[in-house]
Amino acid sequence: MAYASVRTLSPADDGKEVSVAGWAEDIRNLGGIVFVILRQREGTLQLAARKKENPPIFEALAGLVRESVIAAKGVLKANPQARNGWEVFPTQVEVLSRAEAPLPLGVVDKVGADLDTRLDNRVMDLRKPERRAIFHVRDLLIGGIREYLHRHGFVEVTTPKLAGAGAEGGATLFRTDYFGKVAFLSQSPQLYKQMLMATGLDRVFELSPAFRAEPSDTVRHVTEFLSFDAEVAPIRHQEDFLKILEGCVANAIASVREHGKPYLDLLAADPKAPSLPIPRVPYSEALDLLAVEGKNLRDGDDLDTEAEKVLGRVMAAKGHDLFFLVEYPSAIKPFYVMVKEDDPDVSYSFDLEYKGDEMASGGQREHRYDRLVARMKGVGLNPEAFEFYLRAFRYGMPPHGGWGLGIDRLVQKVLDLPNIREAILFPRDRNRLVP
RNA sequence: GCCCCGGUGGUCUAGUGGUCUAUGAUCUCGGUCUGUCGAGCCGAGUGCUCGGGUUCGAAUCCCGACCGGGGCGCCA
Repeated sequence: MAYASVRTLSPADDGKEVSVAGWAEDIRNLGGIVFVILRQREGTLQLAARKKENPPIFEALAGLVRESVIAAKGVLKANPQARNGWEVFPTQVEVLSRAEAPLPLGVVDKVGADLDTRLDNRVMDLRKPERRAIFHVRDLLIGGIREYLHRHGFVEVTTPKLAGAGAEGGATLFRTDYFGKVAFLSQSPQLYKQMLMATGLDRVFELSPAFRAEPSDTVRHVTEFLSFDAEVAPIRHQEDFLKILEGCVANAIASVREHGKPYLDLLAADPKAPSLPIPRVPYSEALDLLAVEGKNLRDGDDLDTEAEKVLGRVMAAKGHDLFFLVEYPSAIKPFYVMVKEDDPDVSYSFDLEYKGDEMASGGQREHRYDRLVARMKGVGLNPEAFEFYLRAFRYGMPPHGGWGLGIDRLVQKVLDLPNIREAILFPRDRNRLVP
């Protein structure tokens, strides 16, 4: 007999013989009767045994160690006193995997635990439904992104995560040995997805890990994160794909709102659906908005954390959790960005801000070979080291653009999680490499 | 990497020089209890991050290391 899920059983199954398996979450021995709360993926159910009616089963249940995995076969009885309105009186109980005691981290203990302790014991931590709910929401967000892009003619691709050269400079790369040569862990699929724009595979997206050896130590940085990158060609201007990005994010949040109700309830979260179009705020206008709030930045400066938060509050007050910051200064953007024809200090680039945090950044790329090489030299990069990349621009490269978006941050912000690590199963940071 | 704060049983916490044979909870074990669902009641068990130093005496003060929390920088 296959093991039944708590979801498929009901009081209507009264009198039926069932087989169930799960974790023994709690054992309540009242002397003459014992109750065991059995936890499964989709919920909990109750096993019960009376000492007078079945002494061996009573002893078997009463003697269980919490969090052991057990299987029980018995008769389902409808009972309004029991959770779900029914319970199982076993005739057979088998311990499939005995848990050690004490637990390194209680699943239903009445005391909390620090995030660090929880991550050290992530398996135990993830036994809590509210922790797993985060990853169901994450799954829904990613599903919403995939679904939207497929509907708009995109192809999902994967590009190398081991590379012989860095993508953009600036961010630090993890170095590794590659049969005696130096190799790097990919910090971004940027160069590869751009190269694809010269192939006809020119509406692509990728969901893959990115690695940054930056010694960042904050609630929104990790060294390995899931990057959602997309690139589109041919385009006339940035607006051609900003529409796609906002549609994508809206669809992802809609997907969570539509299919993730139980998870959102468990997490006491209720993410707002953005109203489209998401506002485009030019950098210069952002400086003005900040000045009104008493936060003065010099023209050309990148927004610091405080400015980002203040701007986030200003826009939230206008009803916008999400907004695009467009027309960034060229100087604080990577070499591959396209600069404005009539004002080279300003670039065709953007950041997507969500609740005071940078969610995505992107822009139109420089597709003209000579200008691209000139910009590379301008930021101190050696074009010869990027020959594999530049070659794609010499034989017909359409105008293109795209973005990179941090999935972990998206999950964090959608659910208002205090730390990005909550949104990652086994996060990697400056100090954590295990588990 | 920088600034501030911290590290006490498996877990979470009280304790700022002697009154600490270290508080409480949770947990574990034993007992009790025939409807629990944060089960109750009784009893027991488990601990001052590591290394140096100050002092008659250190969980408590000082130095270092490691680790953690918050913030900044950097970015997704």
